[in-house]
Amino acid sequence: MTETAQTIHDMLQRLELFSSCSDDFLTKISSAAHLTTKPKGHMLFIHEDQADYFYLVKSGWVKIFRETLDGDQAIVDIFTNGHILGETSIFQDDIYPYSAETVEPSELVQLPLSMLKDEIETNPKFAMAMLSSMARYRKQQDQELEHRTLQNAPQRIGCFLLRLTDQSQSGGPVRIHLPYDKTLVASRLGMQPETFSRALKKLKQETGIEVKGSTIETDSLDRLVRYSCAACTSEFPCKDLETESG
Amino acid sequence: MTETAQTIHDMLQRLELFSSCSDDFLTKISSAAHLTTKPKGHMLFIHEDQADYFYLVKSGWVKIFRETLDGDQAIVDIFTNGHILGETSIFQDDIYPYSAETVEPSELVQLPLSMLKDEIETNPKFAMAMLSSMARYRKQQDQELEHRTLQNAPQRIGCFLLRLTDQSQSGGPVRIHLPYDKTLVASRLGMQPETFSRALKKLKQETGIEVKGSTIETDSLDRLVRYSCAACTSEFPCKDLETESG
DNA sequence: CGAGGGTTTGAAGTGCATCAAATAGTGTGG
DNA sequence: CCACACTATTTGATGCACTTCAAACCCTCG
Repeated sequence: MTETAQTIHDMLQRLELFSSCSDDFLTKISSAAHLTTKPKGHMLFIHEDQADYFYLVKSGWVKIFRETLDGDQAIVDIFTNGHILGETSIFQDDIYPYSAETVEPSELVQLPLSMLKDEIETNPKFAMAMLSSMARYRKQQDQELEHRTLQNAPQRIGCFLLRLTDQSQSGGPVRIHLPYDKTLVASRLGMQPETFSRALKKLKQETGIEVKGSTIETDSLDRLVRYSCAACTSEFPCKDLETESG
Repeated sequence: MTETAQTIHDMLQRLELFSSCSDDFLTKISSAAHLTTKPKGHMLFIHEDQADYFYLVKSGWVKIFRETLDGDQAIVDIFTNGHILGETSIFQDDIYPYSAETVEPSELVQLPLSMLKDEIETNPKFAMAMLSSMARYRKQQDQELEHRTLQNAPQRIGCFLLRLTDQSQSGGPVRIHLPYDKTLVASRLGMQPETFSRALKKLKQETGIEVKGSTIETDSLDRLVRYSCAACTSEFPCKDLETESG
């Protein structure tokens, strides 16, 4: 096994999704994989293209989105370390259900869908893991839709910030760093950059957070939680929605 | 096998999701099932309750939703004939991820989740069918989110109407009947009843549809398609998103 | 007929989008 | 290290879409 293949093997092994896979399988798929570095703005694949590969993000950020004929974009999600994308095309006649583009310089692993398909069909435990992962993602998307319906712009930002924190350590001061530029955060939350800017200011007034560039600080998350989670159907530590696959 | 069990068996057999299941399995789960008739407004289960059963709708309509502490509801989806619901709780620690309530008098089949879980674990083909079903539903939800972002109220109504039509027969006059009351359609589309009423009027002006109570008629779908699908990332016959499971 | 829900209409307010312009930040070459 | 170019972000002004509150209307059904 080459050194790169070994690296990929180790990465996959650390993912919960692949925890039920044999070492044999991981070795085989790692050998067929490619690890590449892509600059910001690189298109991984395009909506409705023939799908032969899925991707694992090693570092950086990748947005998945669809667009209308006149160029309007709807951002579906934005992924980083340890997330996989494009794998659902297996169940969609091998057609990518969205486009994917790097939004930061990123390291990506390209993996063949055919082997994934094989593994699902032959390893029931893996199929189950895949189902769990899909169900979790689905719940997350349900919640996204709910947020668009019930929360206003400042609340959506607050909720987004909360999901960036390590929610295990409650109480005490917290520093949050926005992972990509504000324009992108805005579209991720379904609002215009101008709205984002104003909404963040409002959130600052309402909850006493400190905003310096892309760093946000607060003495305690309490006020943020009270303000943001008021219009949500989930209780605060809503972190159990974490997913690996997309 | 009792007569009821036979009826249920036949219903399940007609669902694509169960097409890879043995007759044995269908017989077994049918015998453990209950067919009931519920009036409008009956709660099937509540968000975060312990989940032991999933449901198949035989007739009528069931809404699935979540609500905030102050009673604000977010409708996740509304299901009818041949749709199943509550089955994803298998992958969510046997906790229902939403509440479910009949919105019309409905015939429902209650089925044990334990047997479904068994079947997934022992029948790879069924696991695959389940995955396909989840992927399809997921794509549908993605599109829902997109619609909320890119389409305005009249367009969302137009799109909803189009999905109620038999899109195989293009051209020619069409009659569409709203399946449940307008207030519910409104919340299904994420708008207020008043907005729905006004938006429908606007849609009438823009596309020349005829509205009589809950019946809508038009000489041809062309104008409706042109108007509604303008702000969408999918081409018109977008019916391939049909799902059985929820 | 009268009660009560569903639906429509009107008037007023709010939130977000849009357009335009100013400002802050970042990286470049000199 | 500075000036410039270019992009990201903020701010202001205005408009539109949707919501909210209130009231009328319309059905259906007892």
